[in-house]
Amino acid sequence: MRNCLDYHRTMSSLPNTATITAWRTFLEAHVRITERLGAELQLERGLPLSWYDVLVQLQEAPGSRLRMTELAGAVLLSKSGLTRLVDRMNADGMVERCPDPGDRRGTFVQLTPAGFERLREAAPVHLRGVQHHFGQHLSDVEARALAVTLGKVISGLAGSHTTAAQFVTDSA
Amino acid sequence: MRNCLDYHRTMSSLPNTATITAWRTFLEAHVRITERLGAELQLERGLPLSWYDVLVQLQEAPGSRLRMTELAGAVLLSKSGLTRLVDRMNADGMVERCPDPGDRRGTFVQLTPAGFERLREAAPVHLRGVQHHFGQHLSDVEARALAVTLGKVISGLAGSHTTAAQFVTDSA
DNA sequence: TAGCGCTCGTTGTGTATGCAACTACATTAG
DNA sequence: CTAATGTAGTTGCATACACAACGAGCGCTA
Repeated sequence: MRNCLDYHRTMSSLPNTATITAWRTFLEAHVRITERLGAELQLERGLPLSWYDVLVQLQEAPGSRLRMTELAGAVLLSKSGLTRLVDRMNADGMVERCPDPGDRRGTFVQLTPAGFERLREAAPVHLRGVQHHFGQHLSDVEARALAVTLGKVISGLAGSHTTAAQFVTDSA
Repeated sequence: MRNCLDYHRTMSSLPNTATITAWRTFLEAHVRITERLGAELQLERGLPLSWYDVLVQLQEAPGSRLRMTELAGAVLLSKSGLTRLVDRMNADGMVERCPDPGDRRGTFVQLTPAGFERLREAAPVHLRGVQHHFGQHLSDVEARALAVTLGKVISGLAGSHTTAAQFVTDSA
């Protein structure tokens, strides 16, 4: 099942110039956009991007609440990272920790009214930034294509812990 | 000069669904790929991605050396961040600090033979990862298109410190 | 129902990073 | 030439994050 693709894999095992350029541009774009969006949100609404991300994920969730692990996955953070982030946001009244009656190990993170209000104020600023700094440069078709392409990238990474080295060994 | 575009700007001030999806996918793809590439490089060559980045930038520079500020810009790090990174890499023998005879404030960071050798060992692993996890999913045309698109995004951000809020105010 | 392995979330610890203040040097204005 | 202003790099400090170890609770197995 693997060998049928060996030829193609061997031929494509190293990136060409276009790929490397795309990769470097991707990295720079990520840094530039996130630092800009983060700075704008911090300056205009006093809200870190990581907090905003938590608020959005909670607001979208049924009941405006998520388990710690789910939330950590949604905001792309480690468990311990999320524990501390929720600590801070809780101290600021944006979220609350509620025990899960169905699983006494678990904790729900619940969006508070204050958190919802904060999100309502911040969302226009952030969305405008996303459009101005990112969406502005993409046609609708391009945006969809980008999502599809990067979605494939993500799927290719999901689950499998196969390393590139293993991949090469497999092909050899 | 600004008003001629107001109508268009007003119409495009908030991102549509495709843009938001693309943005979220972009963020997730960045996290997933970099964590994978970093893990592979660390596991197989004991080299952090940030070190690799420094080695590449130096190797590409004339004389295999760059000034601190230039290098900081190239690897997308703050001045202080680079100071510490170079400290560590210097302690490990990958790079050396050399005073700039032409400007006694300045310091060149010079790639050492050991650093070059380390890069030579690591590059195949990293490039294979870039291809396997990223390039694999892009045709040549897509890769070029992605670079162009994200290049526009970067250009749109460069220099100008105009915030989205100012942008909206301008348009109103 | 007792035991074992797994999962959930937190905590201790180490590390990488940015910002602001600083020193040393360079450059420009007068 | 001197004073003022600007720039290069480092340092102190605060912060945000990951990893590993942990305690508590779940659920399967016998």
